Amino acid sequence: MAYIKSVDSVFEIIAEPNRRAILSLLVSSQQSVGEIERQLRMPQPTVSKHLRVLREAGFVEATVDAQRRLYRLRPEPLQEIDAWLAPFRQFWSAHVDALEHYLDRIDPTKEDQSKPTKKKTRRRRRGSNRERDIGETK
Amino acid sequence: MAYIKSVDSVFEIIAEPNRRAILSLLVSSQQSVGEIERQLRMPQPTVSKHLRVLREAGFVEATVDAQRRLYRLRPEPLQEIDAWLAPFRQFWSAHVDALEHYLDRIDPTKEDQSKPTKKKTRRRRRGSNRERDIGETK
DNA sequence: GAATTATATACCTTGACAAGCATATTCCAA
DNA sequence: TTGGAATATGCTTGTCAAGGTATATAATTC
Repeated sequence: MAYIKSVDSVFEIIAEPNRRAILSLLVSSQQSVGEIERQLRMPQPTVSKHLRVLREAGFVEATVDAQRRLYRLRPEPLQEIDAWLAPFRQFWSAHVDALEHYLDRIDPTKEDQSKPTKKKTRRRRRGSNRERDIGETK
Repeated sequence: MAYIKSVDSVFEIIAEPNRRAILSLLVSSQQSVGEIERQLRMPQPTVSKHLRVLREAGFVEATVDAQRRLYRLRPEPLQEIDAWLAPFRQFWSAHVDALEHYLDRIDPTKEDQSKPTKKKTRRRRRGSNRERDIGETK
């Protein structure tokens, strides 16, 4: 009775820190709920709930052993994440090379630079070169 | 003035579908807010807000060009995700091999595989061997 | 069968966050 | 300087998910 919505994407699943912890724990070997509970020091209902989410999303599967449930990883959802990452990998290998090329289109003092003699007159498209960096607003 | 909390992990950032869309869009090349807005068909404030989150998390950086902001990817946070995934990759390469070994510890009627002469004899604390699979409750 | 262990689930409360809408800000052009 | 384009931000609201606590279910042992 937990239909109507579940969770759309694998990304929402691994957004939760406790769930990531559980997954990491299961990499080495399968574990019972109690074992997870003890190693991660989290309340049993919390563990069970997260396991349920992980199970319904296909990240883990369980085996019944008496009163125990042995949970283990399933590869597919994680592979899905890996696949999403693929295009970006291409990007960041190219990025090191591209960096120098960017640098001379951008003010080299970057990161914090005092605006360089504020000139105006360019427009985007065509000759533009007046591109300043925006700092993190953190 | 948007400190005190930001977001802890890169995973929470990419949990949001629109943000993933923006990132994917930026893989090919940098884009202005308006371009993103049009291509993804989302309201401008929505785009700006997501860009802000992405920027503060280091996923993107921006360059000012007149009234435009040109956003482009930064590799680090995505690499962080990639790094988290690493241990699991090892797991799923091993998984294909391990599969057959698992199959005879588990009830063979499940899923569909041709069970290889179901043998038993493993345990887990005392005599029990009754390990059943748990179905998705979806 | 009673007590105990292991796990799941129900209910409730609270906090986070995304969207919508309006508005502020900045830069440009005429 | 007025208007318009591009982008950012403030405020409000609804939704959803996570945690806490209690309890249900199931298997085990005595």
